[in-house]
Amino acid sequence: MTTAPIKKSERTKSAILAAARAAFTEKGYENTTIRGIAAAAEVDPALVMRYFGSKEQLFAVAADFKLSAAFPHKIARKDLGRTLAEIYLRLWEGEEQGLPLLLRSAASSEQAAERIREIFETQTVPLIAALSGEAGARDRAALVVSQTLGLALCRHILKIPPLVGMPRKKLVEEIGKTLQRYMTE
Amino acid sequence: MTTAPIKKSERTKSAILAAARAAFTEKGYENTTIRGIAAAAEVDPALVMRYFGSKEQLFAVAADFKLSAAFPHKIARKDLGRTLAEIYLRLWEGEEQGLPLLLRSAASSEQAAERIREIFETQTVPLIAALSGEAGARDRAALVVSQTLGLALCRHILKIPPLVGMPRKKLVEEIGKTLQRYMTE
DNA sequence: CTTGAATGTCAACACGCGTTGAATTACATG
DNA sequence: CATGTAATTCAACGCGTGTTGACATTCAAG
Repeated sequence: MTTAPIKKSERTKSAILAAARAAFTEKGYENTTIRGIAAAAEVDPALVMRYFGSKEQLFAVAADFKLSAAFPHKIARKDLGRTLAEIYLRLWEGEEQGLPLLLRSAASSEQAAERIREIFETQTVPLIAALSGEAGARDRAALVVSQTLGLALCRHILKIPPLVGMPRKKLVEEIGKTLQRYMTE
Repeated sequence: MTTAPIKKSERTKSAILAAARAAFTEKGYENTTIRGIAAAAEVDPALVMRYFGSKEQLFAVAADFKLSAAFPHKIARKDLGRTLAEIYLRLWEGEEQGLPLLLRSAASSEQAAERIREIFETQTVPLIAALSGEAGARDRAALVVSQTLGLALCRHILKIPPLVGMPRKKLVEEIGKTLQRYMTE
């Protein structure tokens, strides 16, 4: 091949990574096995080790993502809550986002919990500060995530029926009002 | 002994159960081992099996508890949110409650998730219905748990700093307002 | 003292895990 | 074709797990 120096190894490497993300997302850190990932990627388990070093390192790579890209930098102040709720809900419906992965693993892996804390400090707090002002941004951000993560937990992990079935419009409205108050009052 | 037919076995059995609850609460279902529980109870692992059958059954017993006892049956309508928030926060600070145990394990054990759903249907929904009326109680209850479990998750499992340090008074106020709206508007 | 049930211990099993290093195949280049 | 390197597989190790059944201890009752 003359044009593209796309190494074969990179393709299988990312196949492994994709399988790993899917497995971590579905089953959490503890219940996910290297052997299972390898099988899903149609590859030998040893290859996973060769490319990623260890299960921990593989998880670190799988959990390394940015989410701030999805958020606009400016939102009309009165629409803050609604808009944020809407964007956040969409974040959970896409296939390739890492947030579900982290939440699934957070209870069984201190590594995952630490990563969530890191994302909170480096991405969530600055976002809230930019949107609603520096004053008390850290506390506001914390309240915001307590509601947003709680919703994700109940809807996607615990699968509490009314939340699973609740139309997005109603969720945006109810959760949006809460976020609006946490951010602006 | 003439008076008390308190079998010795019952005492060790409940020692095992106590050790199991502590372990499940701290480390979640997957990361808890029968051997670890046995060591903490100063007992042979085989004895745990003899008394509880299997790890799954032991977990089922450990997770079998009622929480509605902590809630009063009548609360002035305007104080609903505040009062509920206050009681709920206290629920998480006591030593022997089972809620933290369930939340820790919910992400890695479908059994735990199912138990939470069951508690939601049999205890939370009726409670909300009794406090704030039958109309839409199930949806209201779902929104309430999305905030309360979210707070517990962020504060006690993820340990997001501002929430860990936030004084109870402020938490009661902020979360209380949210619960009030979910229950009455 | 003897019996027999209740209570607890021991050693081992089969299994699945993460991980490793040697062996093997695929493949571009001379 | 020959050769060397990249890509991948194979077979196995050591470990910790849940679980089991045979064995030992305790102890109240005849």
